[in-house]
Amino acid sequence: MTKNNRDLPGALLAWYNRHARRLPWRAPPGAKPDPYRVWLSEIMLQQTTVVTVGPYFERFVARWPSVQALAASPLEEILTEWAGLGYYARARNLHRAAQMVTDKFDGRFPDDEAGLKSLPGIGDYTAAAIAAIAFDRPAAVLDGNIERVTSRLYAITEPLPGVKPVLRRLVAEITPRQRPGDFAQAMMDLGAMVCQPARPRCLLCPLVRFCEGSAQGIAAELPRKAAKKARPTRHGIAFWITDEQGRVLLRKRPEKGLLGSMTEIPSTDWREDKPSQNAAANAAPLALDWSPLQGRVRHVFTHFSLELEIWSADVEGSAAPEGTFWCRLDDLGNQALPSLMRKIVKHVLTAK
DNA sequence: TAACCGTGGCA
DNA sequence: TTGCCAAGGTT
Repeated sequence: MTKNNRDLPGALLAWYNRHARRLPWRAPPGAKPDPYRVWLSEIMLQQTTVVTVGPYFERFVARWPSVQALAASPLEEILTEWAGLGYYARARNLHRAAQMVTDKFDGRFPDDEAGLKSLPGIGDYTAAAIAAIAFDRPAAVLDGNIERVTSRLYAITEPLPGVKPVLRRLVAEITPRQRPGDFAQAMMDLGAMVCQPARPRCLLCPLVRFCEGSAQGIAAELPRKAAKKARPTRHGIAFWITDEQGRVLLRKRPEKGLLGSMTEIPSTDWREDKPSQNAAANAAPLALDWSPLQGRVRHVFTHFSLELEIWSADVEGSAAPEGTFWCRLDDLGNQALPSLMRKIVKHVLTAK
């Protein structure tokens, strides 16, 4: 490191003035950010790429332009609009938080980290990010990008997540009083475009003269992370049941847990052991004459992989059993169907 | 603390 | 094909 880190924020902000990404949720330079849009984008961006979030963000702000509008919406409509984005607790918490802001905070978002963290779905990172970006507070923002940038800047070789408090302290030291929101976004843009995970482009980096990791030639190896657990495979059988009107039988999942509150194609439990034919027949919502379809539907969740076999059957004049409902095929787009379920629909409709 | 919680793109 | 990773939070 050839320069005192006192010069680091200025060097980064000068780079950001030229290279900032233009993103739908960013206010134009000089304009005041809308806390609602900042909050909504930060929730969507949790563990989710900028490219994926873009269209979802646009649809949400078009349909719900304010936190009050979102609070007044039925949760089901929010889940339907969120379908495909993943981590569905975010959508449930989004709705609850909107109602808290509307009812308890007089329609205004809290403007400091502690207040923001009292809202469901907002943790350390998101509270700091909103405080800095929307309210110009010099909060220490630490996301995956900034963990990587900072661990390289200071050549931190201890593994994540244990070393996180150290990184947060270092970020707090270099966060400026002026333009803290731009500083945080600049660090994230730098991590996304220059200080990339496998291939840091140190030749292009505005901070290379401050970077101990680059000086030591170990930047690409940082940050170190604890080993990850193996991902088991679970198995199940899903039931594609259609009636004489061409409708399909659906079911709402339990409120919490995996794919909580979303709509599903009925199925057996998903376990590491494949269900027996008998157990599957007993788990089906109706007792029918089943035809197993060709092939399997595979899907990968965070902590397990899933392989589903599909059993198909037709039924005439049957009332939907408790907890299930009929849905016309052309209405499937209006259901809160997560990606796995859309994958099943596609598999069935192309196999038949 | 560590397990749980989605999805899609890319090397 | 497999593992890694992305503007993490909750319990």
